[in-house]
Amino acid sequence: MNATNEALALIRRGAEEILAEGDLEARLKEGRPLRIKAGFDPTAPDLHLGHTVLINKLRQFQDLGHEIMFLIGDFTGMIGDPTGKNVTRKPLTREQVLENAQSYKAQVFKILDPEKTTVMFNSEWMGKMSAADLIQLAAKQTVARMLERDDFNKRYKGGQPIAIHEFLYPLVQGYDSVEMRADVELGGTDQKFNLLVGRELQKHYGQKPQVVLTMPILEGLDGVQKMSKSLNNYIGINEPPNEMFGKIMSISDELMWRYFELLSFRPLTEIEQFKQQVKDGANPRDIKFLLGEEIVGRFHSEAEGELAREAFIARFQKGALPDEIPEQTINIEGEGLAIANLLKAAGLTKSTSDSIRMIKQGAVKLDGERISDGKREMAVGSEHIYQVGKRRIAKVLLVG
RNA sequence: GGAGGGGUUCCCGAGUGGCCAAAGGGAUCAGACUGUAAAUCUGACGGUUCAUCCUUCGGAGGUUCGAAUCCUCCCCCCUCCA
Repeated sequence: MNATNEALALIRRGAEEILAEGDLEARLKEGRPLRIKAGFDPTAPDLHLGHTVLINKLRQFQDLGHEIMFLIGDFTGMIGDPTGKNVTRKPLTREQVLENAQSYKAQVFKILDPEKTTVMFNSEWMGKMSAADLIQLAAKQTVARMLERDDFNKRYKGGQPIAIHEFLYPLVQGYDSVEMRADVELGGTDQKFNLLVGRELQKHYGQKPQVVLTMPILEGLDGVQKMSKSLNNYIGINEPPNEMFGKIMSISDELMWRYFELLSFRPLTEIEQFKQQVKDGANPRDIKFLLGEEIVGRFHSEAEGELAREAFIARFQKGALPDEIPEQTINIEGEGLAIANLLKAAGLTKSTSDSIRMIKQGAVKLDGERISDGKREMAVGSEHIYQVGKRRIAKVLLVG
């Protein structure tokens, strides 16, 4: 395999679609650093592993020696990618944009090399564009073409409104590629239309059309719906090591392979070996450990990845208490407090009713001993470790 | 402007006068088991002084011994026609 083919194989990994792959091959053969574009919303970023699928791909390009252009769409942000629901968004202030850019950098540079990444803002060129320029740009696309976009199409057929400015979003995003002279643009599969507009516009402006590379949308912890914060099925890249590790362990054994493909930097051949090992009777848990360690290692450190694994084994396999138990003091009136009320006061349960339910179900432990009486009074001055289930735990001191 | 259909507990969605804190599914949580916070099975899933009482079914009033269910007004969403 020559260098180009090797590069292609790496780029193809996990990719949903590459248009047109021949173009990509030809450009790789030129041997120059390619200009790789990826655009991001200017809103405050709180990245999770789903976002990193794309960023990992950027990283691969970077490792192959190409130039990453991280575009913050502060101009397009005023429009908002059309979903049918949103109205024009309020433009963010310059300060907010810069602040969010900083936040992006802090997160993204856990994966990308800052030295080899250029951060850009599309307001830089869009802000200078005159109305006449914009009309000229708009002249380069037809309504019929726009209506091919899936959500426009649905809305048009369904008789729902499409505001004129929504057509501008793909146009501006495409024009960014012209300004940036992008060789390749990456995006999620939902971005395909927008990315293709970039190709067409570049042709209009006399450039070679960019290669479009789409990445799949990562499934969340449930394995079905896309990973998103609002569905609460995500792993945030800023989460503490143990939390991150635990969440990875909670994905199904089946989903683990998907995560390996899209999130791990291990070579595919190695992942194939893992699969074989499991087939031959290896415990998938142990393979999942490797994934957990790698991911925690990436966002924290290798040492913390190892510690997280050890903590997980100690806590869930051996049932030990965690090293650090949050401590708190609760002030009460009177002599004592019933456990059911105490658990609620400590925030270990949602309500007293919840406490009683948990106790009934055998989920509550006092200093490691399972209890069955929620009315048991705990005296003022006492300090004990209370546990609800495996994950909720606190050391509580009662003060009168 | 006209005609019709809806708004139910985190989500979806049954329920048309009492047996409704309200089916079913999803999500979530817990227990068992285990090879993991996998899978599977079981259970819980409004609050409380917990076999009690209190507050919930878009909002406000009303009818009734009794209302998510009936009536009045209001708010919001959707579909079709113009």
